[in-house]
Amino acid sequence: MDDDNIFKALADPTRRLLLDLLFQRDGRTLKELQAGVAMTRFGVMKHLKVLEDAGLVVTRRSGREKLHFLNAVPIRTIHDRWINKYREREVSALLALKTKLERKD
Amino acid sequence: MDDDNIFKALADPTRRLLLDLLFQRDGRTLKELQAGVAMTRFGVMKHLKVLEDAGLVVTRRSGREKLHFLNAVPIRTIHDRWINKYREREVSALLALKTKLERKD
DNA sequence: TTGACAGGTGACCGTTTAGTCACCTATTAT
DNA sequence: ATAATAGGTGACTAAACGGTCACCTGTCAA
Repeated sequence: MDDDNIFKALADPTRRLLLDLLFQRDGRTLKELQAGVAMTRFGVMKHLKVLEDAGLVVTRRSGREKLHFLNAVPIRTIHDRWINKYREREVSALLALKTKLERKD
Repeated sequence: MDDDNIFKALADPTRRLLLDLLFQRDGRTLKELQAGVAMTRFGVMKHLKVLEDAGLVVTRRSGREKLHFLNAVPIRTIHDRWINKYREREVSALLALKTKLERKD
């Protein structure tokens, strides 16, 4: 399955935090991101690589800096192909319950 | 973070397959689920435990059988608290692009 | 041009995780 | 009663993962 990298990338709390930081403000450098994460540069770098491989983060070099940008498209992908399916089921379950309750009148 | 178990549970392809099987038809036994998964009973049991701990699967004993049911509520939780946030950003990014393009006329 | 700065690589290590197995309990059917 | 059936536990192994470190490259400013 192709979504696997995305799910795996989202499975770590530090990586979700990094996404949140980029959500607040895009285009940050590694150093900047490290400041908000309580971990060495190397750890953050590894996490960013995982996020980049999953397509959740996209980068651009600018001189000696590397700028990181959030890409929400993969999240949309798993939403559409996966999450939404289960949400719809839940909605229909609620509707069934509603109908059932209404029949009791 | 409380969503952590849910994200971790969703990170494994076998577990997502098990959820899909339960999505197709609820209330299956361990034996039944095992048949669709190419793994020993024990492996499947472990995965089901992870899913159960995350609240994604709910069970009921019936004699010597244990029936497994899908619970989509946690998926809705991460959708509402997490996925949707990023989707909305994507929408606004598209709107910004649209506006930018329209200004060029 | 030299020193400080931002980032990158490979090896390393402890922990977690996926998966299997020998063995056990509880329920059902004969 | 007893044999087959469904499920459960604890120990174990190999692989993956999170995190750090020594060391290296490229860029910018004094």
